[in-house]
Amino acid sequence: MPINLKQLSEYLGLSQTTVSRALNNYPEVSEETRQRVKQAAAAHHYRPNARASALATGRARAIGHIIPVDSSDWFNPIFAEFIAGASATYSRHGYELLLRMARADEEAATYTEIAARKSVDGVIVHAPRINDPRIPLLRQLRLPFVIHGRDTADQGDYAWIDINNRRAFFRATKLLLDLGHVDIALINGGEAFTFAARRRSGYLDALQEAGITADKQLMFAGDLTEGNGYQAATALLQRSQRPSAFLVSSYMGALGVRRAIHNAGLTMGKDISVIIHDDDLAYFHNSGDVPQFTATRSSVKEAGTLAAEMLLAMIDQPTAAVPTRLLEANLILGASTGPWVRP
Amino acid sequence: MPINLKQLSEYLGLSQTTVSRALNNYPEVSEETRQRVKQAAAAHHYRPNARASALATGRARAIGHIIPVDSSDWFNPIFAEFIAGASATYSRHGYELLLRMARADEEAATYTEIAARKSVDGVIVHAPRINDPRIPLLRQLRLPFVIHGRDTADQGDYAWIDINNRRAFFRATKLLLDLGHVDIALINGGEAFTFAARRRSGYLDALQEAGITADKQLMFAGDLTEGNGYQAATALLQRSQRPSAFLVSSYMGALGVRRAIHNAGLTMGKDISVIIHDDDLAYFHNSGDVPQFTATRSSVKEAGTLAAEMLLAMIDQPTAAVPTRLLEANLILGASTGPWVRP
DNA sequence: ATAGCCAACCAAAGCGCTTTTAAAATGATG
DNA sequence: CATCATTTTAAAAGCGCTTTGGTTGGCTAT
Repeated sequence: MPINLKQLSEYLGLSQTTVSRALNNYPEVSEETRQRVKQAAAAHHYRPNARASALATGRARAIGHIIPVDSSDWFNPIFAEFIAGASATYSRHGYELLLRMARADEEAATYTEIAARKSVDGVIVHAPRINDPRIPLLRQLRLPFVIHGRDTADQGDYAWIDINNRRAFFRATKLLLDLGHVDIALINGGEAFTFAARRRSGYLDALQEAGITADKQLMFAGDLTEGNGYQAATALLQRSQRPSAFLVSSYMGALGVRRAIHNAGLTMGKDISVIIHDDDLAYFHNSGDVPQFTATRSSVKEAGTLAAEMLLAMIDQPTAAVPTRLLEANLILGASTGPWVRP
Repeated sequence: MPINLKQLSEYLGLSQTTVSRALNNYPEVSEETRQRVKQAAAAHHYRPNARASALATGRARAIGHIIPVDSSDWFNPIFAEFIAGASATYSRHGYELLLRMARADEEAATYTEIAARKSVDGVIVHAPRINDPRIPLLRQLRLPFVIHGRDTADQGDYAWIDINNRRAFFRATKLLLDLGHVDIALINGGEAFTFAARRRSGYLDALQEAGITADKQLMFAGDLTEGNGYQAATALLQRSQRPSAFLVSSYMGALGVRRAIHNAGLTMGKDISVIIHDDDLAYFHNSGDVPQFTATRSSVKEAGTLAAEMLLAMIDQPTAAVPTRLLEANLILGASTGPWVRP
């Protein structure tokens, strides 16, 4: 059933060269022949063997996504959505997506291996950490890459796409301050991750600007699960001077915070205000006429699409300047915020 | 930096044949030579070019996962977790994982293409639907496959791994009946999917066995988002004869149900009982000393691991009987169930 | 009429491996 | 010491494609 180039060219009475060139739109083939070849190829469902053409061209036509497995517990849905965006772009350009999960201690070996085996033409780096060792490694391997997020340390030029986490959380904090809140808690992701570090910095800047001294006790950093959100919020709500507002770094974590608020006999949006960061994951659906949560929102799927496009462009034009892209998050007003009320 | 077989063999003063055989553990190489070769290969970070060896052997050493994109809205986290399990198995066996998202109308073309391009040695079929057309297609393409789930229609022999959805929901329903509940609602996934059809059938069987006539009004089927769970439960709780128990097909959906119960001023586990199906997704964490939800639990990650192992075995021994695997779900008692109480 | 040119095509090399086939070196046997 | 079996190494073919470097024949220009 599957037919190869040789058979196709014999069937057409042409050389493999001509058939290959006709299919790849090279100019030195007459239009008439090209049509004849393309029709025959379609009729016989001919598809060039991906391995053979990769070997011949030296291009794998594949992009690698190496998912750090340590963090994937709570990161998985975000990776999935990001990849959903990227995947469509790859298909459109005839690229494949190679997925691999790796623990932190396997990471270097994994990147080295896929580079040496020439399995991919480039990679997307997920969940960057502060002073991320993957950046120098990938440079050394000469493997084009785009980082989803940024390093905070100065590692020179590299391609990245990120949302303006600092600004988003600055604005969110400011909104809460404007509503009269003073004791604002931050339920953040693990601060080894750059996105979390940036969010905290936005939060701190807004507090400082308002002349408020940040209270370490009001800041939680860790995996953003429902359970962690619940526990962190429960503990905070039991304090003598409980916070009147929560800034939560993820929808999942916020569901736990919401549970804690209910359990404490309080009403979200009235007694306690909550702002979340919303990655716009389709299955979380923080939407409706009035969204459940006030949120800084930015589509991670769209980020995936853009990252893929950036990387493919880099592969096509290796000499061009490395692209970077900063996406602003929208601040969406929902039902979970309201003015400060005396406890 | 990257070195190839030819260079390595020249460096060692051996032929490419001998080096290749030494590395691939063929017997016709002296142990001494093999050690020398392996050390040199390690020292020079030699890795065989994946494309070249794939071309030479005719085996891609890659497995395809084609994710149906229509359902991925709420399915994504489950896919991600399943793949996390499968991925580790692939790495261990030196296989790659090729990921692709495809709409239903692109599905056939996608499978046909990756088969024709010889990009993969086999595929995992996700989210089977009733009378799934992918089964005959993959047979025709002679592409080994394992289905995560089963078709309900009789399509002859094929490899699958599934949890016993019928039994799980039969037992869950029976538990609620034993607790005195009669009006039991079912918040299910889209019933074009076989897992949902099987769960309903378990639910119906248990009701019938108890001599209870099922009420269509008490059954919801659709995407299992938090929002849908909330809406379905809210509507059901407003009925004159409201259900006293909910059977919910996913953790996400159950979070919405829980919200509806709270909003109605009721207490979950006291006024209303809830049993969920829990795919044991790490970031959902329905755990603790007493889990929040009573649940039928089965790890989807483990299913991914097993599915991958089954598929690799099929590829290694194409003549062996097609493997199937039925996993039983545990019924875990949590805090969300209690005896029926007069409303 | 002949040189020169161009459009259209083709043969063959090469990508980096694996594997078949063959040859050389070694050892055992009578 | 010749003979044969066995171990070790090598040459070369081939996987299916792309691409280099021609070749051909028809056409224009001199």
